[in-house]
Amino acid sequence: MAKLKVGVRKTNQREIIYEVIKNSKGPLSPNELLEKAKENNESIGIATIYRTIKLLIDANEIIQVTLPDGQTRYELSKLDHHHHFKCKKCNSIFDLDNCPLSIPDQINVPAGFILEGHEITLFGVCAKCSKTNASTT
Amino acid sequence: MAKLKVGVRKTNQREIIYEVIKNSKGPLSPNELLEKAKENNESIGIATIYRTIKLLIDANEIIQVTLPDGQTRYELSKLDHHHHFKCKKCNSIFDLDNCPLSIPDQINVPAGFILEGHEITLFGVCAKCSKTNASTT
DNA sequence: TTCATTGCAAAGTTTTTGCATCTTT
DNA sequence: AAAGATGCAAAAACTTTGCAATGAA
Repeated sequence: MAKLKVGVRKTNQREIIYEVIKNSKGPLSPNELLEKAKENNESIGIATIYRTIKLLIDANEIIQVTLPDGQTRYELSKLDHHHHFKCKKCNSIFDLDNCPLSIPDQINVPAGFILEGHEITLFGVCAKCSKTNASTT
Repeated sequence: MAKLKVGVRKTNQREIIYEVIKNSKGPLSPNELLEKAKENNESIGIATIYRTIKLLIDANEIIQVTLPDGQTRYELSKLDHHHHFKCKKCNSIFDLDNCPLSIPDQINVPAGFILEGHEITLFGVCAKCSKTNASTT
């Protein structure tokens, strides 16, 4: 699993939580993490989820991703630079594997501002939902 | 102030809250709204802030803006399409008045996905902070 | 006067923390 | 055996809701 600081122990719960994040196709909320982690260890508690999230963020293994829906989610930090797509119908989040922004060429920031990074979220309807509801309106 | 539905009353509190949002240079959190609103009416309560936020969102006067820091903020909905800049040092949010993305030309979404909108947050250091801490590290 | 709105306090939610017990090293 | 990690339950932080009093129309 992830590399942790010295003195930090490798536990069953931490392995599970890390694997769940690693195998997910998009960022997960604490509750989603809990549910998926429970599939492997029924007794795992929400406090451990939150504590492990902090630990993994500290170790630079995962990052927090907050989309405009207000939900905080987490994903591996080592993924290539990418952004997210949120489907308005099924609310799923999809990772997109290309970044349309070349920084800083395309973005003008006010004088004196130092640009260091960016985050983009796209909204729309995913393939599955656009197929299903072709003429529902 | 904002146009409200029939039966909805114009009150001092609502006027104040709307003005605070209108006069802000960037989106505000519920607490920031409360503090600024109290400058005009000391007795205003947090419940009124939340209820008025809902009301104004319903009336399409304001929108919710959630940046990657996880904080939910609100701003006028009628502003030109724009994005936000968050200063890592002072944590202030600044509105940027240009949008670097032409949709959908520069963005490729998977086949079958329908792109409807986007949201961008830039991170860095604002002019004031970059001046102040020129050699602090 | 009528009825929407307000402030307060209670109730939900979500996240964090204390502590006794358990697990890793 | 020692020290870190866990689960539970309590606490804290953030939002929502019920209700009696207030204020707009």
